[in-house]
Amino acid sequence: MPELPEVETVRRGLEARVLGHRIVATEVDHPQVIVGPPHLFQRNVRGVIRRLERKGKAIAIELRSGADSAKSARYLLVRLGMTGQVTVVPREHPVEAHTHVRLALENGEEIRYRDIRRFGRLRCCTSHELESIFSGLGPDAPAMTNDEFLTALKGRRTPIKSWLLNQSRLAGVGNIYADEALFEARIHPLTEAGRLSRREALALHRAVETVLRRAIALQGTSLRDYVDIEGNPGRFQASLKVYQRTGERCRRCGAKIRRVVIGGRSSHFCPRCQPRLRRSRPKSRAKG
DNA sequence: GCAAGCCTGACC
DNA sequence: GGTCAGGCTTGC
Repeated sequence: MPELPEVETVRRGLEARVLGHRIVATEVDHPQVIVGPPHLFQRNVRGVIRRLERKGKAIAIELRSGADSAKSARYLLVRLGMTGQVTVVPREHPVEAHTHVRLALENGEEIRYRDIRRFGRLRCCTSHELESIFSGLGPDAPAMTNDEFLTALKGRRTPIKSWLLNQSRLAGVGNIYADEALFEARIHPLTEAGRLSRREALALHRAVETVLRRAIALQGTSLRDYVDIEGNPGRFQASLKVYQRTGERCRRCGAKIRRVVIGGRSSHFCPRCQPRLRRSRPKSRAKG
């Protein structure tokens, strides 16, 4: 599943392969993955690739055509959803099934978007629209200070697992890295977000940063579909401690990894390393 | 039938 | 405003 490390790997790959190249033609084979009218998308996704940004799990490709002033730069926003893949291949390369969009470059190569489940979306937008979309996302965890992280948790009554998946306060964490970070910080996934102690919250912030950094270093996690722009899988799956290891032994203590559903998402944790702490509610009197 | 990210709409 | 359920999609 593409989360921040996978998306950052794709962004870096594109930066190395297509930065400065010109998109000369756009072909949409499956309009469902395009936001807005496909003919506008086809008309507007043209020009030289000037920059590749990322926020959370979204990639923004800045395009500039000759007539554009700096003000009217366009952006191709890519969200990979669950099974989205972006690859760069020679145009004559056989087109794999589930390839929905092809962006032809002037050098004879193509940027291809392939997405088996079609949960991902491509969208052409103005800088204004991009700003508005990005402003709905919280900062990436590594871009947050400890104080910002603590403030974002304050008063939140949702389970910490669900809080980590909510992109509006903290962007880029999905199901895999949420479970891995909670294990790393030794926090039970059902703990109420706003009730984490200061120490736990800081441990979690550090754990999120550490897990994401390690995963980026290994080009992400490939369980089923994820590949980078060269078509290569990531290598972080060998480092997973709890995600999809239900019933297997905890690598730290040997207890059996458990799975619970939180907010409709499966959550994997070690019951011994991540005990559910009983916390007294503030201001509530002990009962006799 | 289940898994996933993200959007929408319902509810308090 | 927060929170949650539902729907999209398809390979296993």
